[in-house]
Amino acid sequence: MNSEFTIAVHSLVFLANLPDHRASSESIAYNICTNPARVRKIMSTLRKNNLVRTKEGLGGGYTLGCSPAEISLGLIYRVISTGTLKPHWCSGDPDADCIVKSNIQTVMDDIFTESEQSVIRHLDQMTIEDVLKKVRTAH
Amino acid sequence: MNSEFTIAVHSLVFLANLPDHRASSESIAYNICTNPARVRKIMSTLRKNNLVRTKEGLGGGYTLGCSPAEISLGLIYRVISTGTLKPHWCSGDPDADCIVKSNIQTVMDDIFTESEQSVIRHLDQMTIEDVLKKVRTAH
DNA sequence: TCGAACTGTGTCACTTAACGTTACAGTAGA
DNA sequence: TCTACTGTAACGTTAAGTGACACAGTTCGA
Repeated sequence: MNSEFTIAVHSLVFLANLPDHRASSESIAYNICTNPARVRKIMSTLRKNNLVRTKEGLGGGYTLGCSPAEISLGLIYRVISTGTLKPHWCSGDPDADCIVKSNIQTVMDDIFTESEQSVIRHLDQMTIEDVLKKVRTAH
Repeated sequence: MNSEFTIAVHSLVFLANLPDHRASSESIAYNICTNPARVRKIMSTLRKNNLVRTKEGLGGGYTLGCSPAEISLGLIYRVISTGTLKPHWCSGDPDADCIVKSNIQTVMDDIFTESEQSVIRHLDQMTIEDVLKKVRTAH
């Protein structure tokens, strides 16, 4: 899976944990241990899906688009990571004569898509609020 | 996910499709479109888990360790790919003061482990025989 | 209206993981 | 003892992931 999913979840949990739910890309990046440009790129995608609100200019930054209890990890996955379960490398060759060699790609594609669906169904049961609770109670 | 999973499944389906269920690493690699050394490395792991039998020397090669109906994709995943769902990159820093920054790694680890379990449960419901059937009926 | 503090986005460089290639020791049958 | 295999390690190459930088656009306050 994509590490952008990690960054998206971490960013949202970080915002949820702040009293005013507001932060700049620089402070988020510092908390995540990455660079601001990468955070901005991912937050930009989240904004297009209404998971965060962004404000440019002086005093701008990022705020949560809705309550932490309303943001499921499944939604974040769908927005950020759809298709990343499947490995980049493919076996076989669609133009070959052997049915295994020629058809395996289609079949494996289905398997990866279905597997991804089962991950999403699992992630749908967890929200940013749940993750924040776990972070707060982690030993 | 690991592309070694693809190679393992493809190899087993390829063997299952052969009348005598026997092939060399070279012919398997040709069907998969990769190199024999890579196939041998993965088959070696499968052998240690009794999914295939191997025979060295003249006339040697690989045969199925049991019936295609007995080999679930979940088992293959467990043997070949456990831990590969989690991205290599980690956010946060266990030594930091902020609870989000310091605890997120543990929490995300759990999330990835649980997600992997849900994938395995899904893959457990499918066997090499099922995959072979799909390959044979794919349009 | 100017400057400071932001986001949005593209590009390029660097690092690391994935994959391929080669080599060679070990094994088994003809 | 020769040939055809597997087992495994080492090394080179390619592709993906990540970081760094640059700069245009936006917003607000002085």
